[in-house]
Amino acid sequence: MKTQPAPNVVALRLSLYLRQLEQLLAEGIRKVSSQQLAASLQTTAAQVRKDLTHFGQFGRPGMGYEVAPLIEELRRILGTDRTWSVIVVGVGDLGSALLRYRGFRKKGFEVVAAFDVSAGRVGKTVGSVAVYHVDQIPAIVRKHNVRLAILTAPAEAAQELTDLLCRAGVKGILNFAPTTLRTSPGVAVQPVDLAAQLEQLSFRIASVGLPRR
Amino acid sequence: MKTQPAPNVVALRLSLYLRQLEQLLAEGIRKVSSQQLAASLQTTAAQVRKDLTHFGQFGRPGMGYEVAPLIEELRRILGTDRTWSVIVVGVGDLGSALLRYRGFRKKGFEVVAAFDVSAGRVGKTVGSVAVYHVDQIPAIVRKHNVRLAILTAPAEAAQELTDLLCRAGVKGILNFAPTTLRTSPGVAVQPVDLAAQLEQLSFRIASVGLPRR
DNA sequence: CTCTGTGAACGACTTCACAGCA
DNA sequence: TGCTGTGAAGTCGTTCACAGAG
Repeated sequence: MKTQPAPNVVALRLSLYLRQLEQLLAEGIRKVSSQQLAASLQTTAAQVRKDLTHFGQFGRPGMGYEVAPLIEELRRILGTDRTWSVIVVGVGDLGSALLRYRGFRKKGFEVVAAFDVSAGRVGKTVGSVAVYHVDQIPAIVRKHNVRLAILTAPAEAAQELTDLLCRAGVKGILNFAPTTLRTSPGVAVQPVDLAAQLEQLSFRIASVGLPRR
Repeated sequence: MKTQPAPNVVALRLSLYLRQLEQLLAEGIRKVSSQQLAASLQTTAAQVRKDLTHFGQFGRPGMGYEVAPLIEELRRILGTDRTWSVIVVGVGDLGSALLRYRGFRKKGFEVVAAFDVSAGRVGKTVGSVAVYHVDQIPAIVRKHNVRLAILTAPAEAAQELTDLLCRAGVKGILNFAPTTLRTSPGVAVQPVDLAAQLEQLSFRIASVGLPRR
């Protein structure tokens, strides 16, 4: 068996598979075929099998996949078989909401601190997370061994904060600021532009005929 | 000139081009080459040109593209040359944050109403938007001719609310609930799974060596 | 018989490279 | 010369179809 490097899009689908498997487990379902998994996620059985075999052989011919072990494997592959410390940079409306959001912890992410520049926010606690001045980023990143940051600052401040985060040793940035960030080599950026997501819907509706996918 | 149907991914990049062009315009820059645009967005000049020519010929050889007219064209293509009425369904932490978020209006989306089932939330006003009971969705969708909904309800309630939205005549759903939605034909779903986005970062960092893209 | 794992065929998207206009 | 628009070539990802395990 030759494990070829997986295409970039595969990781995204692994997250979907994992989510669906967790739901199946909660329903008490113990085995699942690629066909069943594909049906509930609007993809194909071949796609599911090919995606999974990029990382190993997890199924049994004639049997399908066992849910619980496959969940373990996917978590290991995605790196969420342990807890990651995360910081939130920018405690505006969106940042505050994410500090209260419980979905991250369920997936193995723990927000350990938040940062802002506004005197009105520094020193407060939002959703049981303390808000520090951004000056404290290097110290706290080191102390908690933080590798991931969620950036919810205004676009104007985003690049400067990114530089600071890179220097502090952060390895991944979830970027909600509507701007493209330059990072040091080895630092990954995952952009999330909420307005652009609505634009995509607008496009698919406006150009009727093909609301593909 | 034969306008071939554009690949699916192109629309996503159009949003990026538009965002960058708006920034250039704000800086007073009037003309831009595919090369310049590509450089600031980490893509290639050929990609930019190919993407744009799927929708028309907007540039002048030897000259490049004029920023302002190209912005107009992109807005027209994306359908954001007019204002869309949007509703928010689910006024938890995330929903509340989005009701206060100003980025949508800048892009031509106006949140006209919000909905929840909790007696503690119905009747309140969040970020100058009134919160109604979900029973009121059909009436208000009709009244404001709403085509887009932002779904920020818990996963358990998401499918039921989706059915309601489809019956009410909504044509696009921005789905923050961590579940796959079934919709009526002609209704588009754009999923946004925030925990999955963090998972992607985790994956790219954990599997060192290739933090591609 | 059922269902996985997998090379081979197919199709979609990207990059190349150049003709032609400014 | 500089730069766009575009067929052709190349690359990457998906789907097919089947051998073989259970």
